[in-house]
Amino acid sequence: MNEHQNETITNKIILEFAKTIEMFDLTPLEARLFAFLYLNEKAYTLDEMSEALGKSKTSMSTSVRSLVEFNLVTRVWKKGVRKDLYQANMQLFKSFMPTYINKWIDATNHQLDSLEEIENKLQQNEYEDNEKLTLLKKRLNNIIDFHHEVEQSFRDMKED
Amino acid sequence: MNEHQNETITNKIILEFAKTIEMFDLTPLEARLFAFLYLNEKAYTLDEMSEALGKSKTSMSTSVRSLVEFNLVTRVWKKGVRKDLYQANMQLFKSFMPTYINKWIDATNHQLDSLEEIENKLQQNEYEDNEKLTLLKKRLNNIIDFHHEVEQSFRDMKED
DNA sequence: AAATTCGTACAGAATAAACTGTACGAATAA
DNA sequence: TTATTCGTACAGTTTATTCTGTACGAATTT
Repeated sequence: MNEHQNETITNKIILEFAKTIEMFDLTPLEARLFAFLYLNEKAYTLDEMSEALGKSKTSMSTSVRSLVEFNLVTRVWKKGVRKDLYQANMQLFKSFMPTYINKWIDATNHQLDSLEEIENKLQQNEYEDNEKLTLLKKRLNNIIDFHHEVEQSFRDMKED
Repeated sequence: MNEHQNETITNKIILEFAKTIEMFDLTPLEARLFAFLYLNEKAYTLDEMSEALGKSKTSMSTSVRSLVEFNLVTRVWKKGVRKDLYQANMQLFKSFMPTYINKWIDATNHQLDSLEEIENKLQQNEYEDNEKLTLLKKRLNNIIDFHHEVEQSFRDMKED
């Protein structure tokens, strides 16, 4: 396999893999960058990534920072190398799934707070009761239940 | 509770609920529209929705169509009413979660097809073997495994 | 200490997504 | 049959997101 063939196939894989990564709420560039780092395994500088992906250094800086925040990429040191080096975490499932699941759990929790605050207001007999109010309360409770169910689903997913 | 108070609170709930709905990959308007339909329970025409949300009728037409495709909203008939009527499905969890999970399963499956096609090409000794190729094959297998794991996670989620 | 090189903040340009108004075929009403 | 009214296709506008180039403080090298 020559250099050219290798690169062609590698690019195909990157392209496909990146599509999957995007489903975890990463931007297209972040996804492509991670796929690139993952496939090549070794640590890259911002300039090298910029060169390899044909995107600006600024883009690399912001994208790689996101990837570090998501725990998908780690900054590494090599003696003698001045520039920052970044390298993909190689345990894909552990990197992606737990973070994604937690994101859902956190988000639903936060939403629950907001909704329960509204619910409390409704409970404090500030308002004259009538049919509309009763129905509204019921709907709100259903929505809150829904959030609990969603949260629980993702919590269960976490177990396995 | 007077009309004004009711509407204020309803709007707050819609606002919060819509945020959650967006997490299921609906656009902001689709999310807001569903939340509106859900809270009011009854069936609405495009013109009524347009009026209620302050958006164009065209937007309502496309948004509501998406919602129908996602099985979140149903078109209903009422004798004597000429215009199309749409109404939210009221079982939230059943409407949202299975569709979402299936979306993940379908997508990972589709990705698996693409990746396995590439894998097959690599297996057909078209290429002279070398260290790089071996490593690339290994990475590709890891990526494929990752897709299997993700798919399985969502399949498990479906069970409960 | 001066000069170079690093990473990133920030403002603006390019691209993508969301939304609207017009127009038109199909269905209903007159 | 003619006149309205319906839903939506489509083109263009508005808004949001993504990306780039310039600039600058901090760190390293000369």
